[in-house]
Amino acid sequence: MTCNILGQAFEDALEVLQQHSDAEMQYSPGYRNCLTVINHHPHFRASPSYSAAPSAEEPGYSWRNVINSAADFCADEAVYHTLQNMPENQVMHAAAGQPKAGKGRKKLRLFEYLHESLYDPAMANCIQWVDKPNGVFQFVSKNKEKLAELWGERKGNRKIMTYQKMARALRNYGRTGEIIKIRRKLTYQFSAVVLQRLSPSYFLGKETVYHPYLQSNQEYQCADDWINYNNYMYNSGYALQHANS
DNA sequence: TTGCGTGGGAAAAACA
DNA sequence: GTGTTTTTCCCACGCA
Repeated sequence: MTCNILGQAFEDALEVLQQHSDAEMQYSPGYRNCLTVINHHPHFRASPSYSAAPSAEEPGYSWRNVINSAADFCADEAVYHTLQNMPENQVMHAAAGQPKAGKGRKKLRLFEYLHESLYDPAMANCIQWVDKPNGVFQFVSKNKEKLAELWGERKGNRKIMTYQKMARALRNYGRTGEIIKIRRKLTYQFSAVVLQRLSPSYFLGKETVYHPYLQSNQEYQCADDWINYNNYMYNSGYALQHANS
């Protein structure tokens, strides 16, 4: 059951992968479904295949790699049959026995999780873009606690994560400038550097724009490019979404 | 007054 | 052991 969902999502995503660029993929329903499945199945993230996928902070990272790694995982017969023969609740239980995020792979950071959630249609009732080109997002008051709880679950925290605690972590990002607080209720903004780091490795025909560890004097070197890129992404998404509606 | 959101200090925990 | 990051607890403030 679980893997049937995974399999269908991957098939859809792979189909899009063969036909579109990374930038287009990001807005495709198939890719989004795949991302949603990945987000809500922690056992999948904990799999060796998934761990083998480069993190967003490593050179060579691309959305294609994520999908391909996901497909590799689903193609693993042993895992496939184990999951197929296991009730959903046991699947989730088994996942709890997996190493926590951070073991065996780069630790997932809060801003990465939030960025992921912003592209996850299933999380649209918890967190939304306000000004996507500029990386401004807002928590939905009614469901912000839900998002916090999911973050806590993902990290395998001992206690239930609350919005208050998550917001405290977000305020710490203010010191490093990765995320800043906007003077508006429940609203924050990704820094240009973070947005660039988390964006797909596609930019107007360039194979790779991702620079994992920019020198401090290089950080805003491509500010104009970055704005153009985000406008491009925004418009691509808009066009694709409407093409699919 | 109350509830909500925000802000920050400080210590502990988890991990690389 | 050390540094970084996040979590946890707590208190205070402003606003509607």
